[in-house]
Amino acid sequence: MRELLYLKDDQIKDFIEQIFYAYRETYSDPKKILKKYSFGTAHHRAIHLIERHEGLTVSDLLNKLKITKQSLNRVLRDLIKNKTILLKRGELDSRQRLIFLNEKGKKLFEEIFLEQKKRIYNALKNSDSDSVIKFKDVLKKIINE
Amino acid sequence: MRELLYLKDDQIKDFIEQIFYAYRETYSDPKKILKKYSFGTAHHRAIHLIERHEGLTVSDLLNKLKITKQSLNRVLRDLIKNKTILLKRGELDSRQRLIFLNEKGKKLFEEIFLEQKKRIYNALKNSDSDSVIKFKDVLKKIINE
DNA sequence: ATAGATATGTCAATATAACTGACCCAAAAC
DNA sequence: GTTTTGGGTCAGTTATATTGACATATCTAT
Repeated sequence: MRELLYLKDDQIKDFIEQIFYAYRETYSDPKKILKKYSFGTAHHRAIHLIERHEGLTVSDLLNKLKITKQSLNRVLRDLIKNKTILLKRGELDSRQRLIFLNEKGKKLFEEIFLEQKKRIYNALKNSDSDSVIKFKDVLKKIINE
Repeated sequence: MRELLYLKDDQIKDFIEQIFYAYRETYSDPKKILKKYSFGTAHHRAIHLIERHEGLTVSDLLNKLKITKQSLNRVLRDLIKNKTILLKRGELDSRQRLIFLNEKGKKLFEEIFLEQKKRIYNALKNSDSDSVIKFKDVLKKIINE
């Protein structure tokens, strides 16, 4: 089988390097804002996922973050203390805790997102829609969605 | 100005989420191998960048990693002790230390890369070359290259 | 020659975010 | 009624980063 150019090792190595930069930069942008609230990137990731999946359970969040529940618990405690999120008992299964942003949390998310958005927005607005679709497509394949 | 569909906030939020997953998964894959050598992801990132940019200086590496020199120094000390890398004095500027992988380091890199490669390779082989080009293109714009 | 800037290295203390392992309770499932 | 599941917590540790203060050697420019 012929090796295709875009499957060459050097290309793959470049992607590995660039995925690191993309992640780091994307999550670095809002760090100043987070610091105002004494939060870090761990809190940010949780807030982002809660906003995207309102009402998810603790174990849903654990599965997305892939950290231990002890680690997550520290983060959730901070967010609850700060009144950024609230937990509701599950109605069908009352062992579950469904996680929501409250008003303060929604505002915080917006503040963070406004800052973080810029980088992605600028990248996308300088790309055509086909590029964006294909970017998403490859990204999904990398994370096996 | 009309908002384009692919510039909608929800799309951008999805990308922010997926960039996190892509980075995490890509750098999780070789953790077992790293552990055999008592290395972590910090060492991995350094090794990767050194392989991609053989002979780069300490300050080049600092600029790519964007960590403090104290943090990098711990990592480089470990790698030197393990005989994974070696430093050569710069010929033009002897203050500089040019960083190279030695034979052991090259083997270690290959072992790590073989594991890490799979995820990207599988994603790319299931994409056409145009998608890969466009993926790279958007990625570059995100990191402002 | 010498003063200042640059590249690198290091000590010490601290912060952040993760980990392992051992338990606990309440509610659901069997 | 026993077992499993979802969630919470205590305690200790590890990995990786930070800030701040200095030290040394070398280069650059006057």
